[in-house]
Order: sequence, then structure tokens, then C-alpha cells
Amino acid sequence: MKAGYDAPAIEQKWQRLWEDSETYQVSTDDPRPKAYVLCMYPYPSGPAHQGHVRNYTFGDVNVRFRTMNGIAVLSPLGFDSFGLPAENAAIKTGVHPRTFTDDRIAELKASLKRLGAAYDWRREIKSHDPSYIRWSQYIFIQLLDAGLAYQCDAPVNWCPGCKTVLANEQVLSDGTCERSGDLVVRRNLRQWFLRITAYADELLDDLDQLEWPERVKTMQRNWIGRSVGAEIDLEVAGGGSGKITVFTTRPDTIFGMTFAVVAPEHPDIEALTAPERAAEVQAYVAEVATRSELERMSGDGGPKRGVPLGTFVVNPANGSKVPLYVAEYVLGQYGTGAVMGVPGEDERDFEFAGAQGLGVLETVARPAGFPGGAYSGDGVKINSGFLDGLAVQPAKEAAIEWLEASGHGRGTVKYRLRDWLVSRQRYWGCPIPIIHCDGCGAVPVPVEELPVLAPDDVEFLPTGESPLAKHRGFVDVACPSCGGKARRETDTMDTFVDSSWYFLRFCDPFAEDRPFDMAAVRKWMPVDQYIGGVEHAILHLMYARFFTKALSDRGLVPDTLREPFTKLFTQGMIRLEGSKMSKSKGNLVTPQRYFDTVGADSLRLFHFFVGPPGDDVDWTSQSDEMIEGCNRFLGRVFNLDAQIPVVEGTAAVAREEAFLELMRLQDRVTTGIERWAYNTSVAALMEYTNALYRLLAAASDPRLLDHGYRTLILMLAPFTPHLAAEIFDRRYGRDVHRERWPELDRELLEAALVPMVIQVNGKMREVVEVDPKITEEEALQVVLALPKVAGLVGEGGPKRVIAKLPKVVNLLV
RNA sequence: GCCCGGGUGGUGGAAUGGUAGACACGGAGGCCUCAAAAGCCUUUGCUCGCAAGGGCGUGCGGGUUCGAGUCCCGCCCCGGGUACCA
Repeated sequence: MKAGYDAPAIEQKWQRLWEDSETYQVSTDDPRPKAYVLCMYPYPSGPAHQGHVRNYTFGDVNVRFRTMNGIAVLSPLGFDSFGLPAENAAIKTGVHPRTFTDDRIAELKASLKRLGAAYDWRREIKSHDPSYIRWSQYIFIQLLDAGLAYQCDAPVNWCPGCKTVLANEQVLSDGTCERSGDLVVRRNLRQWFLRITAYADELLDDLDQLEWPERVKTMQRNWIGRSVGAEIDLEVAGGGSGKITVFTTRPDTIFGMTFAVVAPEHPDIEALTAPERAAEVQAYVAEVATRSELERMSGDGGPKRGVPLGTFVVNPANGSKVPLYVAEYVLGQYGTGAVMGVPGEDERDFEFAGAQGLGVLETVARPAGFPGGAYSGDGVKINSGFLDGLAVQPAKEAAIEWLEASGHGRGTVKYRLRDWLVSRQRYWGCPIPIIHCDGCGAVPVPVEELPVLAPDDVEFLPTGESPLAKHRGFVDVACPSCGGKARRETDTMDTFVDSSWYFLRFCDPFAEDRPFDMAAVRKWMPVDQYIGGVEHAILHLMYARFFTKALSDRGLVPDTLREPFTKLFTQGMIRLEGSKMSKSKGNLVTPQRYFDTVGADSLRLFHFFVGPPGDDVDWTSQSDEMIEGCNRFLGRVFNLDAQIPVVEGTAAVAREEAFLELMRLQDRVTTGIERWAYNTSVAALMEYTNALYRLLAAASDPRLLDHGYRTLILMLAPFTPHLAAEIFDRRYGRDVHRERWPELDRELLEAALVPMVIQVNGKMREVVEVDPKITEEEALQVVLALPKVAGLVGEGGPKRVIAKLPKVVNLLV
């Protein structure tokens, strides 16, 4: 057994005591200033892994530190407990998803408690709990009422592996499923959508006010993909009929159109095709449809394929007729599914023109030395009639003005963002509370009948169809509107719906008659500090923002609440020797082994100390050695208790250099926490401890030693809560987590002597301690009196003196 | 291709334009021990020197500055996001 510091024993003792502690329980009428600190609630996957340790201990430092600073901190946690793994397990082993999930939650919760993270567990939320399902469904109906939920036939992303439809956001750029890695295929199904696009502008604009990592904001901006441009109507001539509308961000290039292209999915393609070309066009469209997304997307490489429709469109700007094509490089789902071909100023059009032998017409003067090809930069308009001589931006505006005046088009804004497909053909999710009636259509389940719960007596089979669809008792219902025979919706919601409002529910999870209590939401929201992984940069964070705005407009939360998360911190990932650590790879280094040996505090300290919290961590053979080092450090802290006697009433402490040194270190611990640089806080804590050992060896003033040690333990409290609680209790008989964070004597610190660097010709030569308010005259006197400096400066004295006092004096000779 | 990050000792990493490498890990040497483990002490960027002391050093090349790891320009490499979005 270890002499002295027995971490597992100490930790278990305190965790038992904390079970009933009210330290981190807060209420809506708490008089202290509030803070809402939230870590993304986890999917319950069994015992915690190192990623959890990082996430939840970083949050824990935040919570404990703020609490010690007199803040009422709302720190809840729950479980994102719907999802595929539980259902897949049910298919495999026959265990009901609820049993499976509850077991996993129990395991995860136990290891989070073992970690010593502080939560108000009374507020625990589980997505699969009927009391939560009820309000998820209530919110769905609210969105339906608001016109923000609708049903639509759509070509959807079907994952053969997961046997369900995926949201666009769940399909990776290579056309595979983010979960299973299977190639996603297109299917036409009737699906439920949420109209997130209604908030596209606000979602984009409000990003500016958020204190989020810039890269996350950039990812969201790109995802929304706002483009300003114009729609232009083109009359079809020569065998076809009607018109097509194209979208462009470069209306100024209209005079450069040498062809036009529609996407293979374009609905009017038949009408646009000349009869003699119909067969070839049909064959091409059919062939494209059989190709996978993956093949279609990888556009670079081969020449751009396409087929002429045999018809022409008229350029409204100059009346010229240009040929119309169908080509797969034009996307059916974006813009109007048709573009004007301007090879002079668009790279893709240039490639297509090259492949099809079409002409190129330049409408912007090239800069000197331009190598050729499409030119998309700024310049003077040429070959463009009334636009000639203008720069690109004014020409865009003039072109739109002309389009609108002449009735040939209009200025418009398009988004890359699409509506959010939320239907899932699975059992283990929140049922969509709708009843389909032949007479009345899709009727919402009356609010007083919520929650709609999935029946337990279903069969889990790997058919790809939800078990709900085969359950007569669930499906066959009376229409709530007309009382006639009707069918219950059997799709469930995307689990991202559950996580889009859980942070609101945490404000008052006890409310039984409403999803959230207005006063509680007003008190606690927005979340002051949100903490989680970057992998949610787009999906979860965008959906949650959308829900907040929609619920705010609906009057369910205050109308001033437009953004849920004021500050976001994304912690780094854990890798194992370069590759991602994951259960499926079987390369997990579980926290449990450390709990049993060096203890949770040492593991926590390692995660704080190993590097900046936002950086990725590579778990190597060295990590264990570092954890040992952290444990050794905590042992040194522990051992000081026996060596430093408690001094009653330690108010007065000698104002000596040693005291100043401790206070400077104290300052560094605090700023490290405030700046998300826990690694530097821990370094300062280690230096602080080293300093105490030196002072002890030098037989310093017992009051200084006790004061210093007391301060050290207070500062360790957020980082290593068990050890701090144990020592503080032993020495002072008080709960360290209810103490105030040690204050700093700024005045004293600022009056203390500081080091001044002396450079000669820019090279560092000497350091002296000086008064921080030293004048240049005084400084020069001090500096020139130093023999080394005098020798380097020589007889004539310095030619020039640059002084940034009290930091540096640079003498040029 | 485009958009972000990032390249600092053997390793993880510190450093509001002003002492580069804090704090650790690892290594070397020592103390304690019959021995080991643990613990403690010394040392540890490279290099010249017996020493005092000097020189060189933050991916590469330029620049700004009295002074650059830090700011600017151009490259190279690594990681992430995104990709025919008109």
C-alpha cells in the first residue's frame, strides 16, 4: 500500500458524502448571480471513456471555479438515450432497447460519479423517458402548427446498413453514411421535414454575436451557404416550348452566355427536349440516375459529360440563341436546377465548353499575364453592351436592375441549407405524434393524449422496416378529428430532435404541465458556457439554434432568447498513437484502470496538464508515465499536510518576497482557468507546491506556510476535488467546495519589484530588479553602473537608448 | 482545388513584440538500501571552452523593428473541414 496518499480510498469516501450534497443544487430563486454551464449530454454507451473524461472534467473545473466565485451555477446532466445501437443490439440479442439503454446509462452515470464531476442530478434528463417524449412530441406539434413541420415526397438518402433514411448532414462528402460507412442510395419516400430554411438568414447573421470558435462559425456559414445573385428567365426556342429559369451569382456575365444547362433531375426536361433528341436524352438521364452519388460527385478528373437537348434558349440581353444541354455537373437540388453557361468566367462552364466544343466569350478584361481559361476575378466589363466599362460588382447591380425592369429576371438569394429530414424508420426513437386519416389528412395527436409511446411487445427483426409498422395495436387508431378509421404514423424522430431542446428542459425538468417553465428559462438561459466536441459543429449546434429561434417565435420561451449558447468551447479529441481511439477499434484505454490505481484526481490532472484543452491529445506509452507524475505531484501535496502545522487566525502574513512569489503563482492559476489554459494553471500549482517545499526547508514563518498551503488547497479544489476536500477537512474542518476562491492583492503585486532586462545592441546581457515606476533617467543610471554593461558600452556611452520601462532597456553602441 | 488550424529540446508543452524552452515526462549521475522498489538531491537544447565566458538555435526564404517563436509577404510539410452549390 502507498504510504500516505491513498487516492481510491479518499475518493470513495468523498463520493459517498457528495451523494446527498446540496452544494451544486440550485433553484430558480437563488439570489446569487447565475451561470449556466453545460456539457453536451452523452449518448449512453457504457462506462466512460477518455473522451468523456476530458469533456466532463473541463466542465467540472468551470462549475466548481464559478461556484467558488459566488455564482449560482446550473450544472445539469442527462442522457441522449435514443439511437441506433440499442435497437441494433435488440435485433442481435433480443434484449429490449430500453433494458439495454438503462443498463448503459447506469454504467456511464456510475463512472461519471467516480470521476467526481459535480452535477445537480435531480435535474437528470433521459430522452427516452416518457416525461421527455411527451414534450418532444408537444414541440413537434407546435412546429407543425407554426408551419415549420411538413410532409413531402422526396428523394432521400437511404442507408442500407442502418436501414433508414438519413439527413443530408449525416451523409459524408464521399457519399457514405457517417455511422455505418455504407454507401448511401437514393430512394423516394414520404418523409417529415422541419423547415430550418425559414431561419437561414437569422442563423447566418446571428453567428456574429456568438463567442464561438471561429472555425465552427465558419463551418456553419459554409453549411448555410448563402449566395446572392439573380434568377434569369430564358425563353426556349427551336422545337421545345416554354422557358427555363437559371440561377447565377454573376448576372453581370449574361452577355458571355454561350449555352445553357439543366440538371438531369430537372422536372421539365421532356418538354425542353427536341423530339429527335428525346431517345438520347432519355438514355442519358436514365444512365445518370443509376450512378451512385459517389461517382457523380467526383466531378474532377474526367471530361464533363452532357447531351444537347436539340433546343435553344434566347439570351434576353442580346437576343442571341444558344444551345441547351442536360449535364450532370448541374445539380438538381440547388438553385433552380439550371444554369447559364458562361465559359469565360466560370471554371466548370469552361471545362464543359471545352468538352462539347462550345465557344468562349470573355466579358471581363483579363489582368496582364493571365494564363488563360476562365477568369473569375474582378476587372472591367467588356463585350457586355450597357455593362461595358463597369467593374464586376456595379455591373452585377446594373444587370439585376435591368432584369427586373425588363421583366426577364430578378435579384434573389439562394441557400445551400436544405430543410431537415427528421423521419426515421426505426423503433428506438421518439414517435412522431401524427395520425393519418383518409378524410382529414395528417392529424396531430391531441396534446392531452401525449405521450405517444411505442409498444413493448414488438419483434426486432433485421428487415429494415420499423417494428412499429407491423404492430396492429399501435397502427390502427381512430382519427382524433372525425373518429373514422385511421393509421398512426410509425416513423420516429431523428435523435437530433431530442438534443435540440434538452438544454431548455434542464431549466425546470420538474414541470409536469409544460415543456419549460418560462420563469426558469428566463432565469437560466442562455447557456453561458457550452462544452463539447467539434464533431457537433454543424448538426447539433445548428438544429439547437433553429429550435431556440422557432420556440422563441412561438412564445414558448422568452422572445429575447434567440441564441441558446453564448460561449462554446470545443475540447480536443483523444487519439491513440495517431489514430482515433474507439470501441470498434478495440484500442480503448479505459479510465477505470486509473480509478482503481492512482485515482480519478490523478487522471483528471493529467487531462488538464497534458496540453491546451482545445488541442487533440495523442495517447502514447508516455501518457501512463505522465499520469504517474501527476500522482507523484498530488502525493507531494498530500504529504505537506503533516509537515505544515495549522496556524489559527492566519490573517496577517509577512509581506516578503516569498509571499509575493506565491501570489504571482496564484495569479497564474486563476488566469489559466479564465483563458482555457488549464495546463498552465497546473504548472503554476506545481511551482506553488515546489515553492512551499523550499520555504519549508528554509524554516519560513509558519503563518506564511499555512497561508500558502491553504491557498494551494483552495486552488486545487476545481481540479482535484477529492484530494482538496480531504486535506481541507482534515486541517480546517470545512468544506473546501463551499469556500471562496482566494483573492489577489493586486495593489501589492503591482508595487513589487520587477525584473528589467538590459540589452546591448539587441542582445540580452543582464537582468536587474527594479521599481515598476522607474524613470528612464534612473534606469540608465542603474544600467550604466553595472560593470558588465559598462564594459560593453565602452568610453563614449551608448549612441542610442531604447527603453520600454520597466521591462527592457536596449543600448545601441 | 478552396477555407480554417498547426510546425518550438529525446517527448507533452510554456512564452500581452522584450531573459526562448516555464512546468512535467524521459535520460544521466548521486544519496538512502544487503539489494530492489519508492522517495530525495544534482544535471539535461546544440556547440566551442579546464573555466570564466562565447557562438548557434522556434519548418524554409525574404521583410518590418532598437528588438521577431510572436507582425507582414512568398514557399514547404502536417492535421481538420469542405468539395461541380453556378
